[in-house]
Amino acid sequence: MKLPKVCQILGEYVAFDFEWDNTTHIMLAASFVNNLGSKKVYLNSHSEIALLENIKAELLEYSWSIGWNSNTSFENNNNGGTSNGGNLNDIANDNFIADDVQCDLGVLYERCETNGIDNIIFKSQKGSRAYYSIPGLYHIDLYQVYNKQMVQNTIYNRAYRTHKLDDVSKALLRHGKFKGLGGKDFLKLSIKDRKKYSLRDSELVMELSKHSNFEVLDAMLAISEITGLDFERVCRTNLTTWWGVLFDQMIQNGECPEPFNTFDRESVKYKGALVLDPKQGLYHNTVVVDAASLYPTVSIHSNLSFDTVNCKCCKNNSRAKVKLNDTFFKGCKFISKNKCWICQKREGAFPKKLKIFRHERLQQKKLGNGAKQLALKILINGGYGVFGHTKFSYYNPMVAELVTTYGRYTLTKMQDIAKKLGFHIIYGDTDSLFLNNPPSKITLSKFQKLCKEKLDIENEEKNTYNTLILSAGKKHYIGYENGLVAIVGYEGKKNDRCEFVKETFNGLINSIIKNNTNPIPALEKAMYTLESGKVDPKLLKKSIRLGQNPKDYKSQTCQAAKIGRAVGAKKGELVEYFDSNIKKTGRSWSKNYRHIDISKYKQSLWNSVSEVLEITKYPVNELAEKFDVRTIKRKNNNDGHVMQNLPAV
DNA sequence: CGATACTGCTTACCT
DNA sequence: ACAGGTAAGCAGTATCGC
Repeated sequence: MKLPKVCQILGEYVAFDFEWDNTTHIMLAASFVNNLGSKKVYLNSHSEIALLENIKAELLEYSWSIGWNSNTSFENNNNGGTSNGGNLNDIANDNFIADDVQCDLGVLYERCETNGIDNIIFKSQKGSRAYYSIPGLYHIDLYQVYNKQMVQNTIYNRAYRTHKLDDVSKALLRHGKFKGLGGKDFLKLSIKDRKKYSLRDSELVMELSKHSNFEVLDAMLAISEITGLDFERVCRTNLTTWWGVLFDQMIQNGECPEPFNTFDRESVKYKGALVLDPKQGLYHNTVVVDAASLYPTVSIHSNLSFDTVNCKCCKNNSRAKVKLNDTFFKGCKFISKNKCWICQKREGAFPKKLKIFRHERLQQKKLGNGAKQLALKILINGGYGVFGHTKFSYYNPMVAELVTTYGRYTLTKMQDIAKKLGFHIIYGDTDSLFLNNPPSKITLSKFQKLCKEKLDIENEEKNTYNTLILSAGKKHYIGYENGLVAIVGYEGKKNDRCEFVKETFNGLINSIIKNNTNPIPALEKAMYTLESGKVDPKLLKKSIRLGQNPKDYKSQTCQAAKIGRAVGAKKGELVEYFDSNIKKTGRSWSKNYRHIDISKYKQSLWNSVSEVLEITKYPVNELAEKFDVRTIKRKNNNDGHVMQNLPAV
């Protein structure tokens, strides 16, 4: 395999990980793994100072080092719930609770200061955030790279749920921390195991940096080349920074003017995509067509940019008016029919860049430069969203809302074209149409041709489902194509549901859609096993990811806040629990498997499977009675759609 | 009084 | 420190029928 470009930059580099005492912050251990395989562990066996000196000496050996959660700490200075910026008086106060998140270099800095020895770390503070660096040397906090939204979505397809080293490693490398232990267990280990534990973390960081032939770091380097930002800086910044400097440069080069519209930065939501009402049912032979990169395309077609929308020069030019039907402005927050126009004299900075990036991406694909094309994809796909982000220096919700509005217009026109050709549209979301029983392959290519001619939109045939179960609710369907079952949106794949429900749901779907067998016996068995209490509690464990620190929740009564508080979990962590009966245990949840409330699990299982059974014509009312569960009312927006092709069961 | 409907908050998902 | 649209679950509260 070709050695990626980023390896030339990094040269010989080291991954490290430190262990420290949670309350005193006394350094306990440090491990170092370099990219050539050399491994070292230092323990605090007789003196912390000796350990600190070893750490410093080791770090100074390399011009590049990488860590996990290693260079940024957040001080959550909450004293009795009121945040006051955490001034020194508070820290001196004995009652002050520093609920802070520490990083490796921060602890190293702090311990060197406390022990009164030379410090090689430089600390800079910005509000509640402290950033640590080693002057003269480069460092990458890999956590910040894997934490990026666009890395998770574009590269890893949401493979990891939390951003902890253990979770990311398990998802990508298929193995996690030493014996699955956490930092709290460290001092309980034998000396030998402490070494292994510490070393494992550095090994994982090193492996993640190399994962998939340096895929992520190489893409970050490519973004650094495209934007001109330092590689190190790209690793710790995001889309708003990248698009920001791209536009800054264009202004400096005289390629575009400065923004002339200003907006309140009060994050008012603007109108987004069009989602069609699904026609609930079971279908055979459905084609899904998909408008290729809709938002970048409409941005280019309609010249949408911060320097073209409501420009100074075309205010009275009737040709500049946005010529869309009134209905497309309905519900819009920032644009209206007679109050917005688009520059006719100049090509906007955003479409200009998008065109260059698109062209460049094609070239790089041909050259086999995976990293560069990935970097360009990230920039192209993330370009529209930044205009709707209040912290973006070129924030312009009019641009964002015009993009979605032209998107809705395009999908609407696509429907018109499809209908005229005799297609039966059963669903569609943002840029896609689900066409049932397409008249023929020829009509399909006619559809594509007309979309190209009338809308200048490329339509791809994304899927051809032999069987499709379409829910009455949006964003839920199950497709079967070439022996593969795609479960989209359903509870059977949602991460906060218990394994048992997910497994039973998936089994039932496979039985119906793939194996053409009667799913009821297996469902009956699942219900019976639940009732008899014979299900492994592990399979009934539910988990939620905390979006906040427990004390920060607006709703202090919500499950996440209550459970999080009870178990001392922090933002970003998973809390696990069982559903329990509030009348018997006083709480609707419990950590104790003996408190499991079976009827809740039965209901949850039923809620997951009942609609699919209904669509495939199983007697749901009868079954609900048999299983002793409530039938649930669902909205029905069938528009009198007549079910066709009854299941072959 | 208890069941039911509605609301707000939250997570997780889709494009 | 890219976006909005959507379903579903929980907890609390208003509302309805008895």
